[in-house]
Amino acid sequence: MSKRRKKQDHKQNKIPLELTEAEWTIMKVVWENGPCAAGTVQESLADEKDWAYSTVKTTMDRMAAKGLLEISKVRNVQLFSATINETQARKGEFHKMLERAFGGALGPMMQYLVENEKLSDDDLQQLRKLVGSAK
Amino acid sequence: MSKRRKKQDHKQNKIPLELTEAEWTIMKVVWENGPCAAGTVQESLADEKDWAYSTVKTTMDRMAAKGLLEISKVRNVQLFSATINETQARKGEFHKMLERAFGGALGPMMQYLVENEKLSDDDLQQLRKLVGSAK
DNA sequence: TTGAATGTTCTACAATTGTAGAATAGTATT
DNA sequence: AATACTATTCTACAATTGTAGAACATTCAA
Repeated sequence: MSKRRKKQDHKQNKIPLELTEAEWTIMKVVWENGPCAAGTVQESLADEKDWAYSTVKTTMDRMAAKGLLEISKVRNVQLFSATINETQARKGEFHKMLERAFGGALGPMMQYLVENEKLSDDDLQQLRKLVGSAK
Repeated sequence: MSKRRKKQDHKQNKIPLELTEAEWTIMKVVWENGPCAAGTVQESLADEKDWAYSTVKTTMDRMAAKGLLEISKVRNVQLFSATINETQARKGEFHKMLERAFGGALGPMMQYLVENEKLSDDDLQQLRKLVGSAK
């Protein structure tokens, strides 16, 4: 029965935890600037990205359609806020990588890390500390 | 002067170290089965992926165009072989993730790892070992 | 009230990715 | 030689992503 849908689906449809490049860029600004307008985001990114206002707006609208952003309207302005936090987004990104490149296994991944990512002494130091303390 | 190009560009043009989902799937088979034909790849993936021969072939042709695969012809059959190894591909995938989700810094990444990826005791064990021994 | 400003909606378009059918060509078999 | 296979080349198409112009609406200051 329930046909017509697509726009308002977010409500309780699973939100994709994988952001595209542009989405990451925008999301970071939204995380920092709480609920904010598309114009604000565009301005914040001004020196970093040479994006037209409509580019930012279109992308944000799409993100809202996916459920990644939520819109609250104040007068004629829409304020966007994130529906997922940075840790969740990181998790999504991390797992996609883990899945694709390491068959989802942490072991091979860690091995790769230590063997191929020339970790600085500091990195190792920190890692030892983290690993040692982690319960 | 040198205009016309596009196909044979690979030669010394940088190969993208980021594979798409389908590319990873195919690449894995190619890494395992040395130089192999598209048909072989399609068959190898048969139970895993319900891909038509042409789907596999098209994707592989595109990969060759990108320089990810190399073609050697034997009679009327093309044998594909990888131009990058798994470690290189992993590196690409890992870095894309690191860049996007952790601003390229290993520190935050490792912290995330230990704090949010419920590592099993074995994982920690292994990690300690790796970290301890790594010169 | 009339414009600037500022925002929102619509529409568009190229590149990439996932998928695959159709037309051909080369090879092997009867 | 005629046919059956097998592989290659072409063409196509929808969805996603990156980008952005154009048209329309709202608001605020002069």
